[in-house]
Order: sequence, then C-alpha cells, then structure tokens
Amino acid sequence: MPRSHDSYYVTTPIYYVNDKPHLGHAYTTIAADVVARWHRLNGRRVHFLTGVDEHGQKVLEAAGRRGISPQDHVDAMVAPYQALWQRLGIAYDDFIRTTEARHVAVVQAALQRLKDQGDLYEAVYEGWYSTAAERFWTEKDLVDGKCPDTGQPVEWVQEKNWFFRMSRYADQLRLFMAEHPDFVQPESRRNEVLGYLKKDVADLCISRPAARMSWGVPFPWDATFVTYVWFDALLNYVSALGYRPDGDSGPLFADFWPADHHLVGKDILTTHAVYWSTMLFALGLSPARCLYAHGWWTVEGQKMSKSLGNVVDPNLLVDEYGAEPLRYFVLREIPFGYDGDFSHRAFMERTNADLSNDLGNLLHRASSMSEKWLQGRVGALDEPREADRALQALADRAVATYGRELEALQFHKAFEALWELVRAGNKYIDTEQPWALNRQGDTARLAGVLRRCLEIVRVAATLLQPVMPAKARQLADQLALPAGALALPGCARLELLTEGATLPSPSPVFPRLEELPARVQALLQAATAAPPAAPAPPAPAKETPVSTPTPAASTPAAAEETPLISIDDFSKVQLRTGRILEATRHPDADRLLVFKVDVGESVPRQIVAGIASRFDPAVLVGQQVVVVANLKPVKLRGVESQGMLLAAGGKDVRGLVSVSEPLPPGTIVR
RNA sequence: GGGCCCAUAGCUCAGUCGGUCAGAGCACCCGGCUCAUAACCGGAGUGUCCCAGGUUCAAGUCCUGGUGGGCCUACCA
Repeated sequence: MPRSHDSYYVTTPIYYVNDKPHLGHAYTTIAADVVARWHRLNGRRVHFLTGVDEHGQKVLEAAGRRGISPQDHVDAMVAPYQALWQRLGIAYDDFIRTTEARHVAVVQAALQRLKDQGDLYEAVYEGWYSTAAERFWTEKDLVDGKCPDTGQPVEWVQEKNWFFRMSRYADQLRLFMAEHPDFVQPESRRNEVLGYLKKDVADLCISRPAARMSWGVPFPWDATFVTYVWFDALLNYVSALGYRPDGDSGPLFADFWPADHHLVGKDILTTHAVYWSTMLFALGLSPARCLYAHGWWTVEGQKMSKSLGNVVDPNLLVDEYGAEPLRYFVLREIPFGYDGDFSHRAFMERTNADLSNDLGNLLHRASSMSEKWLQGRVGALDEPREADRALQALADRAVATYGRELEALQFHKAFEALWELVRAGNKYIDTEQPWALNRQGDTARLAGVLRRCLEIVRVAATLLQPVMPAKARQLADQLALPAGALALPGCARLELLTEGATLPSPSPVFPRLEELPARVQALLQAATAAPPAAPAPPAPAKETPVSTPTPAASTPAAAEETPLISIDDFSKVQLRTGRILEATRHPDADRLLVFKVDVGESVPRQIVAGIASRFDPAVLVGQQVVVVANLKPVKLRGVESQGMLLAAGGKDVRGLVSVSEPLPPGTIVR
C-alpha cells in the first residue's frame, strides 16, 4: 500500500457551493497550493485537488427561489470559486464537483459495495416530522405540539433509513491513531479526536428519503433515497483519483492514495477523522497520512460579521494588495493550525517590513550599487573570507530549514528561516561597506560583496516561488536570470548567477504601502461604525468562524425561508414585558441561565434561556425584557422554564430584546 | 456536566529531556551608516514566566489545587 515518495497528494475540503468564497476558503486553498507547488519544484509528481460540494437542501431551495433547476444553479454558483482561484494563482490539478458523473458513480458503487458486504442496514426512525421545516423534532422540541420553527403542525412519521456500521470500524480507527501519532494535527486536535473516540461510536445514518430532499446522489438499489451529504462529499477525495470500489481503480489512484495531506478547518475535523476514516476502512483503504486542521480568521480583532466579511473579501484583497503579498501574509502571519487575526494594519506592516524593507530593498541596494560601480553587471566572486563563509553556512541552513518546515506545513517557520538569511544580507552590506570599497578602489572585493547579496536574493526568489510565483520571476528578471533558472537543487550555493550579466535598471519589486487603500479605509469605517450595541456589558464575543466551509450541515437543514404567516398565527403568540428579578447560572448546563422574571403575575416566572455565553447573570438583574408568555412549560436539563426571553442573534446570541420606555411588568407587546 | 489546550516584555509569541531559559520579532527610544523603497545595521530598557502550595541540590519547565481564557461535546423554549 505505501506509495513511493516521489509523489504528493494534497486536498482542500470541497466548498459548499451555495456560500460565497471568503477568506477562510482562500486560506485553505492558498496553503494547499503553496505546498503543492513546493513539491512540484522538488520534482515530485503532485496531485492537488479542490472542488465544490453541490448537493443538499440549501442548494435545492436556492434554485427553487430562482426558478431554475438545481443543476443550473450550481453551474452558476461554481464560477466565483473558479474565478477566485484563478485570481489567487491556485494551480490545482483537478477541480471536482459532486454532481459530476465520475463522482456520482463512485458514491453509488461505494454504497453498493458496503451493502453487499453487510456494512449497511435498514432501520426505522420514528419521530415528529414537520413538513414546513423539513426535519424531525423530538417530543420536547415541540411547542404546543407544533413545529418550533414554523409553528406548523407536525406528524408522527416512521421513516426507514440506511445506516452505515461505523461502530464496526471504531476499534480499527483507535488502533490506527495509536500507531500513527501524526495522523491528526496539530496535536491538540488529535487529542480532541481521541476524546471523541473514548465514547461509543454510533452508526451513521447515510440516507435521506428523496421525498423530503431530492437533491443528492440516489441510492443505486432504491431511488427513493438519496445519499447523506457527508457520505457523498467525503468520497470526493478518492473519486477524483478514479477510484472504483468495485473494480480497477486506475493509475492515478495507485499513484496518489493515501493522500499526504487533507487540509481541513477545525470545524470539520471530526467528520474527517471519524466518518471518513471508518468509511475508508470499510472500503479496505487506508486513511490519509495526515489530517491537518487549521484555525480560523478573525477580522480586525473581532468576530466575523457581514460588514467585516466585506472588509476581508478575497477579491477586494486581491484588488487592493495583489494576490501574492496576500498569499505570503496569510501564511506568514499565523502558525498553521492556530487561529489568527486579519488586520489591514498588520498586513501593511508585515508586507512592508518583510517584503519591501528587508527583501525588496536588499535587492534594490545591491543592484543600485552594481549599476553605479560595476557598470550594471553581476560582479565576479572574490576569494571567500570568514564573513562570506558564514553567509554561505547561513544560506545552507536556511534552505534546509525552509524545505523541512514547509513540508510540515509550518509556513511561518519556513519564512522565519529564510528571513534570517535576508537580514544577514542587509547586515553583510553594512559590515562590508561596499561604498568604502568603491572609494578605496577595491573593485574585486566590491564585486564579490555585491554578488553575494544578489545571490541571497536569488536564493529567496527560488524558495519563494511556491508562495509568490510572479514576484519570484520579477526578482529573477532583476537578477538577469533567464526563465527557469530558479532551480531548487543546490540553490543554496551563493555562486549561481551569471557573472558579467547585465542587470536591468533597478525597480522596486515590492513597493511599500504608505497608507491603507482608500477603499479599505472606507470599508473599515463602515464596518466599525455600526457596532451591535449590546444592552449589557457582554462577555467577550466568541470568535465566529469564517472558516473553512463545511460541506453542509450534519442534519437535514431547516428551511431557510419560513413561510408567511397570517396575523391570526401571530396573535397566538403572547408577548409581555417583564423585569428580571433574579438571574443565576443553570446548575447543570454551561450555556443556560435561570431567571425569575416579573411578568405582572402574582408569582414570578422561572425562565431558562441559553444566553450564558454572552451575558453575565449579575448584570441582567433589573433589566427589562420581552417574554413569550404563553409557551408551554418545559424542563431544560432538569429546570423548568415557563416561557422564553426574546433575544437577537439566533443561536449565537448577541443581544436581549427590550423596550424603549420603562413599562410595568406584564404590558402586552405586539 | 464530561474532555482537551493555553497563560512568559507594551503587542505577537519561542522556550525540547528539570540544570546560561529570562529569549525572538514587532513597536518605542538612542546611536551608526549613506548603497537603498525615510529603507538598513547596532545598542538599550521594561518581566510577579497567571496565583497558591508541593517534589527536587535545582522549577516557565514536573505534581496538586485555584483563577482567567480558548476549543470539542451535551443542554440553548
């Protein structure tokens, strides 16, 4: 099974086509592209796969709203991804779409094989089903016996579904993880998966009745079912290689499976580590060598929001800064695997300091001096002195470290190693003082010194090719190097330039940014001018992922658009003002607070609300709130709740609803 | 509630097996240089290594407890 080491296979998640591409998508894809280009530069055969996930409820609904077929819809929605990858210089080898025949055939063959070998079984699921919300609810979910989302009636449905015997392969996965400590990275994520595996692993429901959700891969033996989105989506990693569960898989598969790196966002780690691995075991395949979960970006120190999303729209960033500095920045600024913050100020400071001041200016000063004092030619090397040998040793080390760290996806460490060399180049100029050598007429030494500085830039250009291919070519041009002269093998030797070659007139390859672009400033202002004024001092906002996109929700998604209701429906809801008398933490649930609320009745209501992540109970006492007064009481983790506090922000609570004037508790709200 | 991780300079973070481990970069300040994109080079300062105990000849480092933060997971009417 082990493949030869002259090949390399890296994947990104397939992005959910209904979302617009954002910084998180760009980040993952840039990382994959850089490491893929690096391996190509090393002469390895590389396969770099990305793509889109095109099935599921949301696609179906969006297509319905547009009045077109789901296929037409996804055909249109895939374009922004491919356009962005083009702009970002992403050189993927394959782009897979889950609606493609080559993929659908593999999903179906995999289902058939698992069924034939007894890894699938039918079971009946019973529950309350809301046609309006297109999903199941448990008894305690229901509100007055109706769908809590839509208020529509629900019906008791017995539904047959197909289950994958994931539990059968759990032990194999535990063993695999024990034997392959590097399988899940970073280590903290590995621990997370190990924790998950300590519990029993349940079987996985992998079908959805087509009557409910038709936009998926039909089951081969029963077209009344379509395939669960994750089961469908995960198989892309092998379907794109021409894998056949039921026969000959072809050369690509033999060459490239198991994958070297699956890059994923931390939000979809468990799915990949557990679902995908057990699926592969069932198919008799080995999991990828490494599943690397990277972090999320915040923006300007704040959680992502719609306006902040605009501020880091990848297309904007490419417009204003260019693709290549952006590629450098996202990989340099934070260690891969950690969360990080994208701030325009930090972008400007980082790219100015590293690219313009250190690297760009090293080239500029060396070539300017060569132009003035060496007739614009690449100088001849002189006999190496102590300082020169030290420089060479540093170059050797930088090149070795750079490759090692890049292959471990520790991009920031790779760049640090390279910049040690670049800074040493600047220091070398100061110590050797070429202007003094020129005055002294020591042309031989002058030529040697300037030559070594140019050689350092060549080393940097060579190593940076995967990150900034066009900039690397520009650097090569400035060094009078012909196309294709930035070969990696042996590149550390500070003697590879063409002696006597005529240098072009120096021109900055990385111009400094003196201030933030006007368009960025305007967007920043707009984004920060509209703060969501919280009624109480909020707990620090939790970072909301902008992350790598998940292929889809893990359950059949609730309808995004609720149907219109009549005024009669609305009048069934009784809203009243209330005043919080007491607020305490739920004894047995981290996210819940328990309130005593005066709603104008003889006895205060006890109400449980899931807002502990946002609000400190102490500061809420005395707060005027709006209460849903006629909700059926229910026990929440053992504590009865006799109503509901209105809050803004959905699941991610951002503010409590109140009224503008102090009113007696119990005042009707409508 | 269960699980995992983190806390070191103004900021971002390195610190491996307990023993030059009090460090880097950025920012700031001072100095140098004059080739250069006002860039570059050097130097300096600031530390309760989160707190309290413990183990040890010796503790950012190991152990226990606590505080604060993050993440996974359950509950979120």
